[in-house]
Amino acid sequence: MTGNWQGPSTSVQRQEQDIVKNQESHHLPTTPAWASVDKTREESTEDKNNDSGISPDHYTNNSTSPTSRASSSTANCSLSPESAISQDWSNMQNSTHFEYNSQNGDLSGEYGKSHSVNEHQPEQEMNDVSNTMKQSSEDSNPSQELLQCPVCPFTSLNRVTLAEHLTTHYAAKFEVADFVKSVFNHLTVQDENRTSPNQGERSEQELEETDEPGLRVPRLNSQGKVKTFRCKQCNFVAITKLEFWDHSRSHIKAEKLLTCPKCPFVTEYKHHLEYHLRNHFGSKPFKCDKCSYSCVNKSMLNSHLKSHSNVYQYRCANCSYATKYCHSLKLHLRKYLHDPAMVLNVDGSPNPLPIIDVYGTRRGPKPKSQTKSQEEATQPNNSTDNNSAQATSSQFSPEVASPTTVNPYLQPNYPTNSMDVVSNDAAPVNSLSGLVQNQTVMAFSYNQLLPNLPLKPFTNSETDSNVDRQLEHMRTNVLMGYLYNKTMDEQGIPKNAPQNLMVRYPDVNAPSTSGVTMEVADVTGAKQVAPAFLRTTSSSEKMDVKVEPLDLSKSSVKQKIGTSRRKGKAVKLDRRVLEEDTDDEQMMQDEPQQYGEQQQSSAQSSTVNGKCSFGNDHEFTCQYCDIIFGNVVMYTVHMGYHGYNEPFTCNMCGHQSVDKVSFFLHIARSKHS
DNA sequence: CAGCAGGGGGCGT
DNA sequence: CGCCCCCTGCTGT
Repeated sequence: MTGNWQGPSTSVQRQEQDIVKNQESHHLPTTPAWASVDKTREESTEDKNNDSGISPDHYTNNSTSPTSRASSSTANCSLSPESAISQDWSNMQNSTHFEYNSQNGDLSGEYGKSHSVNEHQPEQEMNDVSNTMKQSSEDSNPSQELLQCPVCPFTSLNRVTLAEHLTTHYAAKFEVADFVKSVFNHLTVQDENRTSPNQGERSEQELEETDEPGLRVPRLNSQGKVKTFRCKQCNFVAITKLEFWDHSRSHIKAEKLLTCPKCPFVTEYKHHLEYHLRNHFGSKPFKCDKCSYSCVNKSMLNSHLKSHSNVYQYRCANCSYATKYCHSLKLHLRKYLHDPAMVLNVDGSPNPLPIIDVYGTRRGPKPKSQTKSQEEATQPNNSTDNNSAQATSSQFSPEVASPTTVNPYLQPNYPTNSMDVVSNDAAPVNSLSGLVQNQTVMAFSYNQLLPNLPLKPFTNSETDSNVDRQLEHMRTNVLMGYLYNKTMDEQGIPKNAPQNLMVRYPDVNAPSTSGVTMEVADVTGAKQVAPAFLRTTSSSEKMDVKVEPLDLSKSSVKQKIGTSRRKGKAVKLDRRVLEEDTDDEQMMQDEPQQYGEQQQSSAQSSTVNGKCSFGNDHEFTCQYCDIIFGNVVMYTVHMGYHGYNEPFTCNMCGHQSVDKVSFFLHIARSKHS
């Protein structure tokens, strides 16, 4: 029976472990209600060695109450073989109504009330139960002593039911937790007085076999805070899952109500129930092809796959911290009030489109009103790499900026000696006009946009390097400059830009964005936030942007790829593209003017301490080398070779040149990629 | 309706 | 802090 169980402990088990931990750290009863399982239950040694799950033998249950059923189910889930899922599906469908018949017509969350009836008639109820799921009604009270509610005459043989009942006495949710705890603390003392000396050894084992924490008794997190469950459709706040699910029923039409056969879980979506059941049954159909890891959904697999990668996609702009996990980066940024750096694709190439919304709480995929077509447009060789897709889509800002706002990507740090200041509200009518119409916004591989820069992923070990940081700034700003040209319309308003290029307005409920995001006030007064790499030195700083009319004829380059559905999107590039230097040249040719004629990169400018100059709108001069570039990409690439402090020290390899000639020869002759 | 991205939290190191 | 897990909820179909 347990031989079928191969996987790691299930979530339920983890949660059970959680609650054990919580109880220990918060002085909860060592043998709480949900832990007072049937001490007479047979447990093989094998069972105990299998993540404390229970064997299918324990799949029997003598109780018909949802409470008891839930209790058994959550324990069962840990060891149920995958093969059991289909059977249990059948059972579920056959017994769905049964599962909650005690609640039919009573969706007000009065579990305690209905259960009080059940509790007093456990045997009768048992006759109604499907034989597939049984559990002793004594599970929660092996001593079989009648448990008395301290508030009312309610009594129960089942401690879990008593816990439920206790919640009915308090409307103030946060009082319930303390109340229930106190009651069970009291009961625990009684239990301990009558249990065997080795009870302590068993309690943890038993805890893992019993109810899911938070199901009936308020769950505490590691900080001792009661976990709450907020109804998204009303203001209801529950402190237990049971309460929450009970409440949720009131929002679900009866014909759509789907219930778990093994616990009180309810949902109106089949896929949610499926996921829920996978956890119950330990079904983990998503398997890693690189290791033995398996999991219950693709998201988890995607996350796991990162562990096999060497690319740290998420990096801090203020320190060398880099991580593969967006969530980890967010924690870092929040903790240290740092700023996010540009997200990398899984291949290590920079992807300017994802914006780390440090305090955002949005879930789910990025809005795809535009992004899908963008992807179609920009990714003809559409990769199926999940990681790539995940990387490019992760953390997009979900909200489309107001058309009256200015894309913060358009507000780089311009050099003090930059070109004419153009008032925001006086943006040239033709500036970038038409350029972005049906244009694409792309994420580039290094080779595509920066062919002469080292093509290597940013890995943890590399991010400490100043050179790498410098390069990263350079790449970032090159990309930003490109994106600028690709997304502006004549009003300076992004048009057809992917919404993940936009920035979201600060969440009024979010913590201060200090140190994490910036607010940029445009002429309309609207505010947006921008990642650190796009910040101006002052939020009130005028955009120091030279915007000029573009040759619209050149804007059609990308349009050839598709129709009006084509819109820019952050996309990863096929690895083959990354490896083909020939594409780099093509890219340079494809994007000559609209990129080259535009603004300068901020970091680059600062990097060379003003040694860049812009003789005219189309020229970029390296004053170290006295070379004029007509293309900002070329210019930026070139400047990337100049060292921060020693301009003739190669940024790429450290080679020191004596003068501009030898420096130029060096960068021309040396292969740095 | 269902796929799946990802926010949030926890465990192990 | 890396990694794992739960499960919500966005979005395309």
